Amino acid sequence: MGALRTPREMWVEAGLRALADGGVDAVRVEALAKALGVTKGGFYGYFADRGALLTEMLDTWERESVDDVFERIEQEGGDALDKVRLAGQLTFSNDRLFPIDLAVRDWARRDEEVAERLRRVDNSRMRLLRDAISTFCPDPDEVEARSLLAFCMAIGSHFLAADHPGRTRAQVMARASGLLLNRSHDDPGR
Amino acid sequence: MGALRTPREMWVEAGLRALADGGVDAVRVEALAKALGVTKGGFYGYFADRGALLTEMLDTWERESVDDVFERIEQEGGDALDKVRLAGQLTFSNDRLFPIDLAVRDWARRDEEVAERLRRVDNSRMRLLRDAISTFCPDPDEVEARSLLAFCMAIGSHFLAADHPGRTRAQVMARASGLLLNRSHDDPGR
DNA sequence: CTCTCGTTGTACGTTGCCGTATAACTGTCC
DNA sequence: GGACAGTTATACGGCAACGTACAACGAGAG
Repeated sequence: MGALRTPREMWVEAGLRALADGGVDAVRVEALAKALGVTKGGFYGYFADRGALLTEMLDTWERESVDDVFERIEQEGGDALDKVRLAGQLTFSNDRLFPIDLAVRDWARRDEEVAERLRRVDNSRMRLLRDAISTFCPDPDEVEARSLLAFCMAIGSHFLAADHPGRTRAQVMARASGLLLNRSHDDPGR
Repeated sequence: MGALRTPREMWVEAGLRALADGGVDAVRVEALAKALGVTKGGFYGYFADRGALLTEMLDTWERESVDDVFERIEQEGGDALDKVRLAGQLTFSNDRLFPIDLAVRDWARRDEEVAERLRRVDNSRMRLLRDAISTFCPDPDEVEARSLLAFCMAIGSHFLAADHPGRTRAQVMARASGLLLNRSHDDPGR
């Protein structure tokens, strides 16, 4: 048997890296090969075509973003708020996963199959947020609104280019998190 | 003198349309020509190359997104809150401008020059938000946090795929806006 | 009507990429 | 060490796009 020199996972990994910092259109077989220091010769032994690589990339992203994170969360334990915080940290402060996440979001705007996957992932995350916020916020409509705001901030802040004179983005976000995840936050709007 | 058949602006317009629904990589000279029902023959009479079109596209986007909107706002008058609302409506409910906005955001993640333009645009918009929220919120740090949340929601909600069982996204967003832009919102976090 | 000059169509060379075919290589097993 | 089987390099044809060159066209001036 011949040796397995640059196995399947390497292509997926290189693909995800290219996706993360160039978008879907940057995931090109020959470019990945060059990045791996080989030619595309071996690629078509593992994958039927470029599309097969893309779905495999999405598979691993979905698994790592949902299954792995939720598994980790269950292990750690803690209350609902601890869980969101850990989940948020695991997915939004992950230098590997988060750039992929952002690229997938843009991709999803143009590909219905990707949008469907993203919907599954985001729904899982929203469930976590709702559970946490429900622990101190009795109004289900407000729970939903706060969850949306929290999620939008996590994502949107990376698409926002504005400055915050005298502050860092992290400081402003910390304050915003406080507004959203704090029991004492009052809502006389209803 | 020969007639001017498909003028400069038509190429820019077609380019922005392609950008809006396919991203930068979809802005291809030959594709635009086909969309305009001509060949690329005339293109290079107006533009040095594809890059020249791209910067011209950004120019018109920036002008329409900032100058035109602010001009309109000043005309209408009203207090700071009226102005944000109008600005928000003009830029985020604009079927022409908003898809371009989203595409530019993704583009900016990979092109420093684009990022710089987006920074200018977003800073202008943030100023409006701050002014409005300052009218009822005394704490500058909280003003900044609420402005960030509002802006992130406007952008982020279009990158979010989650569902809201029993509600529409619009309903949840309306509630969230209420939380952010309401004087009565209390913040005991400080 | 005809000349003119800006605009446009067509053709070309080049590049980068896809997917296929096939030959060269390289561990592993006997 | 030699045969085998999996892996990789190389070469190929096809396509789409860029940018250039030039010829054809057509509205307006005279």
